[in-house]
Amino acid sequence: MAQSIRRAIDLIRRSAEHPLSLTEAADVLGVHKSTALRILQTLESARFVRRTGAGTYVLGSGLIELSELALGSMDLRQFAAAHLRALQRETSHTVHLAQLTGDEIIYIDKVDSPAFDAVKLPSRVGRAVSIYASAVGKTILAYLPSEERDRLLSPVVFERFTDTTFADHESLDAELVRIRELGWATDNGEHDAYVMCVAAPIRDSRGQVIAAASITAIEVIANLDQLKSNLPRLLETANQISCELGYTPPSAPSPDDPEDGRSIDE
Amino acid sequence: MAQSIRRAIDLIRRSAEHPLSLTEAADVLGVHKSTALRILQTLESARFVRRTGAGTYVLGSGLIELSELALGSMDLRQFAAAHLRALQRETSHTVHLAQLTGDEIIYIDKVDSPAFDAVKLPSRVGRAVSIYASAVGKTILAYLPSEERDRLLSPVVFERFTDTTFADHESLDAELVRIRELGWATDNGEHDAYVMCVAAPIRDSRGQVIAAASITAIEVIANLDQLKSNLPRLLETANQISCELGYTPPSAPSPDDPEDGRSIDE
DNA sequence: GTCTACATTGCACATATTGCAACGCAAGCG
DNA sequence: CGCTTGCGTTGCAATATGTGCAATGTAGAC
Repeated sequence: MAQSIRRAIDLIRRSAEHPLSLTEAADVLGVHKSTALRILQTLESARFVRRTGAGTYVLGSGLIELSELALGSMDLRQFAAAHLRALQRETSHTVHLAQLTGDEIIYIDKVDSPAFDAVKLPSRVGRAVSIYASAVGKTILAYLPSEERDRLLSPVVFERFTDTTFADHESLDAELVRIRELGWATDNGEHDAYVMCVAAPIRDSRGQVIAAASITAIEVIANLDQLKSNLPRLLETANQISCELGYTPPSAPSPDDPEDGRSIDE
Repeated sequence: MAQSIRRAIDLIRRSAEHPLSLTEAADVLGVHKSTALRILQTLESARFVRRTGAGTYVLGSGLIELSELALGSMDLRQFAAAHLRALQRETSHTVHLAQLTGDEIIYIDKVDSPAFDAVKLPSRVGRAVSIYASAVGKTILAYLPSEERDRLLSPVVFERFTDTTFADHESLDAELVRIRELGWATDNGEHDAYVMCVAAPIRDSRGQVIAAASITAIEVIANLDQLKSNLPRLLETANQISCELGYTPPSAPSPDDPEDGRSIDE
């Protein structure tokens, strides 16, 4: 389709994985060294890659800047960061923040458990997450205006990843109703049998759900019931983030200070 | 040099800034629409850009993933994140984390003050920072082995950004000695006259300084003396992060541990 | 000193990329 | 309704663009 661009992309990918010498770059592309050189020089001029002192090429700062530009414009991430990290510390589970962007739901932050870094989850910031087979996906879906929801689901071909996947419109719709009633969602190994999640919605100033925060654990660490014990803390965190975005919770029970509806217990 | 790759990069850049229609893309490149289309399709296949429902192109998750891969491999960032956010909350100033990468010093994290978001600082994650006209730059420089320091400074052409810039080897060397004596650095508007910083070094398990954390404010918010009042908290934070990286403080006035005979003068 | 191994430059060739023109498709409007 | 307008898409021929080769430059090993 566009050969040289493909090659450039390939080199970017490789250089992100490990430092790349020119000869190595030429080899992986199957081209002459001079060709690889010119591609790398072009990428370097945009700081997409950077030359190390050793003459190898590694991912450059230009790319990082760009993605920060894209992610950073989502102020949500800034506002949420500290809360998510506190939540991680207190629950000791991995915490995710996902947002609806265009027509997919993307992880925009992830806080790993520093202790259990042996078991890294496959999720990654920037990656899209299943819209119907994840706690965050279902949470956002549940609170979307129905026409939006239909738009997102229309191109979806349901796939039954595991026994618990909601793999058709009917059962998914029922699940979404349940989520709206509870105010939170779970993922009972619906995408990967051994991965459990609970998620809660995050609202913007208009009250619209635009994102979701989740706590994740693999089954050997905690089962779903154990995860649910963190629900009050998760919901509190999600509320705090919503408040920072300008959300005013609907009519606090105590009507004297609507500003500070951060509630329940702390 | 490599025309089509340049064009592709240009489109990536633009799409990061705001959604791009095909016609718009063709216009900014000054090429035919079909050409722009093919470039965008190629980028889309690598998920460097993504088509929105409206048919416009925006930055895709592939790029974000890549940069996260690069940033994430710096475990430092993960370890530091929570501490930096706590520091930000307590001082209410903007907090930066910068790391020596290759031969430049790059911001790898930034915590904005949510309150004063009116005054956004020009710094950005992924962007290189002046090596001699910034608190973090000077901090890292100060503790670098001298041959490394020379290597980094050799290509530098000094530029006097403001009245306070250390714009020659002599005065910079004196400043670095001062920094080593104090254990922290300041930036008294040395790059931008109205931007003040204090910075502290972060050490890895071998005791080597690999990064620096800083607190920043613009002059109208706080002058340098006011910033300095946060020094104890900043130094504490830097130490905490160092500890998470496996650093064992030389602690003890007990002089029996020859392992850490560095610092002071080298 | 010569020898490798590697990066880099200049140039002729041909391939991949380009622009064009025609087409499809939807929206706007008399 | 049917015309127009604006947009994205496809096929194809021309050539500008990117390519490989061979020669040169550079650094380190022996």
